[in-house]
Amino acid sequence: MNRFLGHVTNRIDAKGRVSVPAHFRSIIQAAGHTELYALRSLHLPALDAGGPELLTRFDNHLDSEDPFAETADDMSFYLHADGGFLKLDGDGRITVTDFMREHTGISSDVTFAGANTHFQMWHPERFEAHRAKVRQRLAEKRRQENLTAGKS
Amino acid sequence: MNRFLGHVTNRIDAKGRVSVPAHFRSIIQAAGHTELYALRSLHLPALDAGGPELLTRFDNHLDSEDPFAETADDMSFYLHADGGFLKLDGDGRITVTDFMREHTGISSDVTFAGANTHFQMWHPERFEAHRAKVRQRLAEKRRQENLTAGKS
DNA sequence: ATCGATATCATGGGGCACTATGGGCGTCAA
DNA sequence: TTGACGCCCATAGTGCCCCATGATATCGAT
Repeated sequence: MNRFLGHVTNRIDAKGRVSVPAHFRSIIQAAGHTELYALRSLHLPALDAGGPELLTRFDNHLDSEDPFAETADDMSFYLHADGGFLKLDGDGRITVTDFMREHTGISSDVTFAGANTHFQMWHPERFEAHRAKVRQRLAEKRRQENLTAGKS
Repeated sequence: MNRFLGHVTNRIDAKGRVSVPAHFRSIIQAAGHTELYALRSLHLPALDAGGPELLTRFDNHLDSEDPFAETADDMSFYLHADGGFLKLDGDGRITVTDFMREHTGISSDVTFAGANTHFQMWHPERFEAHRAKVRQRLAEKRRQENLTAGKS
């Protein structure tokens, strides 16, 4: 299984390091990467992290946009300039930088959440809150669909 | 027969493990999996579990959605981050994590229920309650249909 | 049909391997 | 000199693998 799935929360140690879940590491390693690239999610207080292909995914989307629109420029800037590298040490840990803390609110613990082709890093409580919200929204949507479909 | 059918309840041992019914296991094995993936059902206190194809089914659906709509993000989050792995040990058992207990209320026993392409895991009593409710609803619906159709 | 032999399965427990976590120490740069 | 960072090793917890046992079902023989 070469997908980022599930979620785990690990503690940041006194030196500001945190272990990337072994399962995620093995996927990264299998893909032949020793470095990760991280973006600050636009809509969420989380980081999107993964190998370089994290970018190509968005790049493809960029190509489909009007290259003269301001949005495209913004996107490009966001992707290529606003990101940061996460260097894995010998034990599969990364150091949590201010770059990450600012955007996510991460302080003492980090929740790693799979997102299929990449993964996310969250403040545990915010992750939990988001999870609850997502469930609620999806359940709501399902109810709506049942209402309309149920008439037949 | 490669379908998940019927239901069985097994006990969780002192180490927090429970045997997946042999019949279910044989299906999983035939599909060539050693790991299962489980999702917390949106509308029921149960877990939907199965092989990775449990996801691909949804993934296909995801592809057809607008990738930038909130719903698509929600779906992706639910599928990839909110789920968890169930690792089968050499004897076909899985360890019951808090992840499962919280959502299902499972404590000492687990009811495995077939669902054709995948299966579900329930707290035995809740399963029984749900079963009763479903029967009742179906009977009710049938009565309704008889009333309207019966006029002919 | 009864009874015994055998295979299958759920359950129990020991022990090892791996992972997360903590900390020491040297190096380089401010 | 001090602090940040990279590299190394130590340790504790727990997850996983292996083997044992008892119950139940299946099948064959008498």
